[in-house]
Amino acid sequence: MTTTEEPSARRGTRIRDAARTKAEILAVATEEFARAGYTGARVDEIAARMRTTKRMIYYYFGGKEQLFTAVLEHSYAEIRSKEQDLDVEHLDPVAAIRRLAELTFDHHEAHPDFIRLVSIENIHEAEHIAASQTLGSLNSPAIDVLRRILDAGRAQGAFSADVDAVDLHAMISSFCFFRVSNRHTFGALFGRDLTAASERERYRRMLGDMVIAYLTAPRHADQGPLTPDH
Amino acid sequence: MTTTEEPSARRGTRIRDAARTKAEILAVATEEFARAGYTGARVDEIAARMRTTKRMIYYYFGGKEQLFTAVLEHSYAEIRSKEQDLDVEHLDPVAAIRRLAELTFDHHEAHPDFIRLVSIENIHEAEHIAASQTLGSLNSPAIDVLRRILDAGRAQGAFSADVDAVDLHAMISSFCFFRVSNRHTFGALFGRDLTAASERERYRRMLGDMVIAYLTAPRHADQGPLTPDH
DNA sequence: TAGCTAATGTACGAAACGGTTCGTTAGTAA
DNA sequence: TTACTAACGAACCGTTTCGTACATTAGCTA
Repeated sequence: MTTTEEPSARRGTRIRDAARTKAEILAVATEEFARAGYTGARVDEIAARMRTTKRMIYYYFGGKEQLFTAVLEHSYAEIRSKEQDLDVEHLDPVAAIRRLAELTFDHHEAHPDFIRLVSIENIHEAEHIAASQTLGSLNSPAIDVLRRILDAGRAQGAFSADVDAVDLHAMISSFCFFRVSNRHTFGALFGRDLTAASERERYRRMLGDMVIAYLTAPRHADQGPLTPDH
Repeated sequence: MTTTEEPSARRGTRIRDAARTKAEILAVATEEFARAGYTGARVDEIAARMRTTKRMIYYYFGGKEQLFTAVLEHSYAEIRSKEQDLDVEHLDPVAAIRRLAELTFDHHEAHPDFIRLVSIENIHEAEHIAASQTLGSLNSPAIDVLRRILDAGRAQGAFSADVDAVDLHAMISSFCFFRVSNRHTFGALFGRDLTAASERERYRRMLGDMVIAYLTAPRHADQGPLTPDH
């Protein structure tokens, strides 16, 4: 039993490392909050799964509430930095939109814990985002990219007019988000696993087809009364 | 102070009413679970807001877990009974689809508590639906209606082929669900209230346009390689 | 090398929480 | 009218849970 269980646990290496401790708390807390929700998450459980004690959570973050806010900030920062890397403006508008939608699709699928955290934050009516200074009026790079692609598409007559970037982002996000967030109830009720590997390509293509169809469909300038609000 | 606070609290009326008590527990529990999530909901809080005691929750339902399951069963039963009333098959397929989508849109908007309960159940990976006998393999009337409309539309050449009813239901639901479930984080991040009354008609029309555009767009039988999975 | 401070561990407390025990009463049927 | 049971209320109980008080030490700096 001479094996060291952790590289940093060897004698001679410094045991104190504020940055590492803080980072580990965040990582473990992210898992625990995503697993059990804000109220369901246990501070003692987070403490048990890290190499330091509960005391450190209060030392570095202040409390459960601020820890959750920090987890959200960290998670959002991660996705935003990936959105920064988007490089689709060299493509023609139709291909660029499809590519952007697929990137969102891929990202949501790859980060189910992030989806859960966002669902949880919505249950709490975004109160932690509201309390955060860094998350408050945060402009998403994705919206800017989207806006430019839409402008280009309209300029060359490929897209119908008056489609707003934020609205289109909502449309794309809703499909990608729902597929992950609601996969359990949807699966239980309709007997279909929206995130099954075998269905993946079909849904990915469906998303692109849907968005492109919406953008390129001839828009009825005035098509008379729609189905009335019943 | 001779005013009776509750009609049923008058002398002479019977105080014992199992059905009423059970119904009130369910009603109050629905609010509390939707407000705070499963773990966040407090049994004592539910008890405090009803005209009976905590004891009755355990008497009628057994415990917190079974109470939540009962709340889910009751909520799903409500929406399903409304779906039964759908009467759109007399319309032409395009109008029928739009009408169906708008009904989903309206229902989601009118029942934010139900949306919250479903979000909460997804955080818990649909374990209560799985444990329920009535919710288990429940076939939704909406899917059947959708299937018939799609068949009719294909038969008369209005819709492109190979669009599955369950998939289309997922598409419609995702937009309607996301708009309600994620309105808080979306509003905080992008500064737009998806459920603002002033935006309502626009989103309602956008949903219909999106679905119809997808269904009627010329489907590329083979359009070559799509954007690859990066 | 002495001393200072950031960083960490231990142990515990008070309140909240889900659930239960025990007794009581309204309504009803014989 | 009595006796029985479904329906109900009050008080409580053990555990969990967030948070803190207090002690300790690693590592840097004068």
